[in-house]
Amino acid sequence: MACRQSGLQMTPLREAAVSELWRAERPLTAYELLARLSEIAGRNLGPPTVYRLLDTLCQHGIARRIESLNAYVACHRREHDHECIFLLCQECGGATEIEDNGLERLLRKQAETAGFEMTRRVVEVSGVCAPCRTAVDSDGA
Amino acid sequence: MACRQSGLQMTPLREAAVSELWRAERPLTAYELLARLSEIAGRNLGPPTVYRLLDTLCQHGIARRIESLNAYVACHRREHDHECIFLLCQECGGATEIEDNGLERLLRKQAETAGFEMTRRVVEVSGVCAPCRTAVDSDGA
DNA sequence: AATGTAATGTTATACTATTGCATAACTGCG
DNA sequence: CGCAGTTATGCAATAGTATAACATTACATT
Ligand SMILES: [Zn+2]
Ligand SMILES: [Zn+2]
Ligand SMILES: [Zn+2]
Ligand SMILES: [Zn+2]
Repeated sequence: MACRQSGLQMTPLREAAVSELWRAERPLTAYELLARLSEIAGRNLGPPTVYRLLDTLCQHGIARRIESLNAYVACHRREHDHECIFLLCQECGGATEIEDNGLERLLRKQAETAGFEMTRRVVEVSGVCAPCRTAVDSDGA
Repeated sequence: MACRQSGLQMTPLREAAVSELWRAERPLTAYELLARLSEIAGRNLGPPTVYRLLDTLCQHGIARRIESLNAYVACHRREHDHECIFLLCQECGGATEIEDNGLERLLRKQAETAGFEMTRRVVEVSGVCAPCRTAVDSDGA
């Protein structure tokens, strides 16, 4: 992995957490991650441990919380100082991150119009991803 | 109130729930609403009751869930068949709904580019609202 | 070794939400 | 009216998500 820019020291636990989030092909809940890390560690970790890991990784932009799923993913982009836009598939549970392309500006402008100072934003789109659409189409459903 | 278009029958409980959401000057959690409705009813309602009320109201577009707060607000717009954009103030806890102005189209277009069929979206902006900004400014902080 | 800091462990608890089944209220009909 | 079908509500238990508070460990500096 290559995410060590920002002065975050990579401990074995953090290493394992990032690795599991990367391996997963969909967002993991905190307790799912907890179970996997416990298995890896060979002992039962507590909820605070995994929530602290997730907090730390999220603060460094390495992991992201999906608000509408109560779940967490690894951010797949190089620069970790951005806000993500996620496409969340209702069929396969997958989360895809897409490029911003002006949405940030548009949103910031509209917030400004309301006199609102924006510090964070959540943009999550639910629906059906391309692979799942073709799968459904060929069902003849 | 004037939200009876869509074939939702207004029972006393639903009436009270809508009323409390309107009166509140910020989003209410399910359990906050539960407490208020219990007080109004003069007996203790159970969690399922309030979650069912909220489900129903959300399905009819009368109430909305704020994903990043685990809380609920009454939608303040006439047409209840839209997706909302919320500005959430970190100072006062207030939630303001703003007009869409092309965001929906932009987002749908970008989803389409990814071959994604969009059925729902969440857009929530956190920051500081206009009144709270002026309040902070005049603090000399 | 003594100190300080960051990280992790542990226990308990708070908060959010749903399942499953029972009962009540309302509707339409014979 | 009596009844069936439907919608709404009541209720108990439990599942799922997250944090508080405090103890301990690991590691770097002196
Ligand atoms: Zn990202
Ligand atoms: Zn899919
Ligand atoms: Zn709205
Ligand atoms: Zn405010």
